Amino acid sequence: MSPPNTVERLRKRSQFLLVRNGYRAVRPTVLIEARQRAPDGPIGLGFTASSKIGGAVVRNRAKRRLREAARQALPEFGQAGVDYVFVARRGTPDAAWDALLDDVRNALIRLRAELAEGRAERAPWPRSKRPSPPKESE
RNA sequence: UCAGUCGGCCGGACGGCCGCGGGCGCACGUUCGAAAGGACGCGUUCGAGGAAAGUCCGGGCUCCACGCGGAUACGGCGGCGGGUAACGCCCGCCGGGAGCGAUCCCAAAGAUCGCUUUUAGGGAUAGCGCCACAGAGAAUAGACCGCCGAUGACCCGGCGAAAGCCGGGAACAGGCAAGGCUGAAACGGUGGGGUAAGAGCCCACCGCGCCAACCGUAAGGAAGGCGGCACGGCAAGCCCCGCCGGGAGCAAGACCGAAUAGGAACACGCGCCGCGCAAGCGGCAGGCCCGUCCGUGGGUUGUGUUCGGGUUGGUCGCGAGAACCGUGCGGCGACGCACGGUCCAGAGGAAUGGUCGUCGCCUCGGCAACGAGGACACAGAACCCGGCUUAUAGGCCGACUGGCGUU
Repeated sequence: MSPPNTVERLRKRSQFLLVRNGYRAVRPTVLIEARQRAPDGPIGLGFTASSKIGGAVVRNRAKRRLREAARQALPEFGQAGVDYVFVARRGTPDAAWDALLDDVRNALIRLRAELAEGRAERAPWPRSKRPSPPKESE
């Protein structure tokens, strides 16, 4: 049994691709994907910012803000054994900090509900929820 | 003091709290993993740029290839000298172009000198090719207008006895290339002589070409002499000459290192039955595999250890150097040398962030105090250096040019 709410970064492209098959919550400043990897264990965490939202400076800033938001929100709202991927949107770099943090908390709460529901119904792959896969950042 | 051009430099500052990556020290435990190895604690310290960018040149480093020399092909470079590890970079100089000023000069043209600025600048008698449009003519040029011929052949009219005179029109052969026109460029310019008209045909000055004392390391400069003048431009067209160049790149490359399959070495073992002289074949049992246990079915077949190989994965490569800062000396300068001091990012889905305060800057409102807003120019290291190019709000310093003001 691992300590509660420890976080491990996702490092492999294959890990990111798996999470894309899970649930997703869209907010104006962020898109969060989540998938129940195991019933327990550390939280998995990854970040993605495609070249669609800007150059290297903008993408780095977006990822940093998302990382800081995750640091503040995940211990409270994250679920053990779940992999999360935070995808930056066009508004991520310039949004007010409070709004961004609010969107992240909100999305995490929503995902917690969907995960619990999905586990109860034993329907872990709602693949119909994805009309078009987002562009993968390198 | 203001504006413009050029060159150099900086490119938000300080602090509180929380967080992230690397180094070092202390803990030496927990956890993930087959292993290699990784993650997690506390303290301390360091933590993006002048372009980190484009990936256009030059190197280091790594692997591959490679006897030596030459030739050819391909690619790059191209005034000279210097700097440099090297360069297509930098510095100085030479030559050419442009602008301004001064002098020579009646003036113009031109020359000389000074300042500023610009320039890929070997070869056009090695050869080939091209020179659009316009224009008469574009390369051993050409004759459209024009000039001469023309003090007028010839024609018409008038006068006259005639010779002829007056008025009007006007051609050929032939000569010329001054003037006009076109053009990026027209086979020297100005003045005079000369001539039917002209022409370097001749002369003076200027320009040009050839030779050249002497000066300079050299590119090159040049006193002087000779020549009536010939030799157009383009080589970022082919080309010729000289010099340089092996290829691929940190996803280079090195090491560690499961399972499975296949390989090698050594040790030990090779049951029972049938057939067969033997080699061997078949069956049974056993072992192993099909996730585990039981059952059933199937497959496979000596066992163990070690070596080698290398996949997933992991570690290294990875930052003390063509380093930075200061002082002194040499050099016009690029830069070099000496001495002293400093350690200055190393990620790997990729750290340098979040928030708050004070100040600065910009925008808006306001007479002002002040208030509101602003992720406040361009932009994010990825093996490392030297350059070039491109992007860049705002600010500082210097030089030159011009305007205004003051003495």
